[in-house]
Amino acid sequence: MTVAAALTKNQSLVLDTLAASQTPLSAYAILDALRPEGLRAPLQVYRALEKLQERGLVHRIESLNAFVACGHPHCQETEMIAFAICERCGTVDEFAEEKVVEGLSLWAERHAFTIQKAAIEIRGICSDCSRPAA
Amino acid sequence: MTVAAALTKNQSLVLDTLAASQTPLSAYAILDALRPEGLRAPLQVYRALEKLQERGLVHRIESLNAFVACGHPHCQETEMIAFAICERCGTVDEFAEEKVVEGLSLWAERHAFTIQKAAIEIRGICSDCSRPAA
DNA sequence: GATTGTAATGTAATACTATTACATATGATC
DNA sequence: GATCATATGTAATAGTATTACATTACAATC
Ligand SMILES: [Zn+2]
Ligand SMILES: [Zn+2]
Ligand SMILES: [Zn+2]
Ligand SMILES: [Zn+2]
Repeated sequence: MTVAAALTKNQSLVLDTLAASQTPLSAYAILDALRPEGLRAPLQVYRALEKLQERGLVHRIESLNAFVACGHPHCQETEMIAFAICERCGTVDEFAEEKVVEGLSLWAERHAFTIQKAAIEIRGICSDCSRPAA
Repeated sequence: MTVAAALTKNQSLVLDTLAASQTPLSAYAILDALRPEGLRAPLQVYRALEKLQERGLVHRIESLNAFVACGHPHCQETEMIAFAICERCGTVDEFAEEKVVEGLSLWAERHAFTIQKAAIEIRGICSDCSRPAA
């Protein structure tokens, strides 16, 4: 039984930056946030992001070209995670909905399509933002 | 009762290019294809794409930064269309799966999230490409 | 048919996102 | 300490999208 290797310095920096953010960050936003720590080139960020995604610690939001720290407790239990993105405040909610997974799996089965990964992203207004102003 | 305005020259050029393609095309690929017709700048393509998307004649594939002509007969009947993208041959299948829509709507309802649009994209291997070589 | 308002177009410049290529360093294993 | 794999550093470049401004086309109105 192997133990997961520790995160490297750059990986930790990137993950911490994402975890501290309320909203998704672009690779370049991460880079700018980490310039004080000595990062200088986009590739340093992209490489860290790649490793973090492989471990499931970070997700890419395709419709934003941006990244978020994993915020779902059971993320490893399903391959198909969905994201709800608020257009107003930018927050992202990560969730797994069995019915969605079933629906996509069903279609795939019927059409002999082998799913490798999925991007499921809904955009709209979150509950906080649709509440009448206090 | 208003009649939908006819497509403009650039819009027609872009739509025809997409319709003739077996796979999604990037905006710049479209531009290159249309240089012989006189197009010169990215914006000419992006503007046409924007109008075509408003009409539902073209969809953007978020995970590819590319565009496809609408290939779904009932596309107007639901707001939530899904795409199956083959990693091998690049073809895109557009489909609506009721269970997926229900699942996402259900989550949205429970969390008071107002859905404005959705991007549902599965990546994998299509039936043609997974068949043993003939 | 001149005037006006709107939508579409043309062009240039710039901003944003991501990858390729190559050099160097670090740390474990033998 | 030689070797190998992984992580880093840096520069250059490729790919995607938008801002800003000038011009043209065209229908509606006067
Ligand atoms: Zn997650
Ligand atoms: Zn919100
Ligand atoms: Zn469609
Ligand atoms: Zn295929």
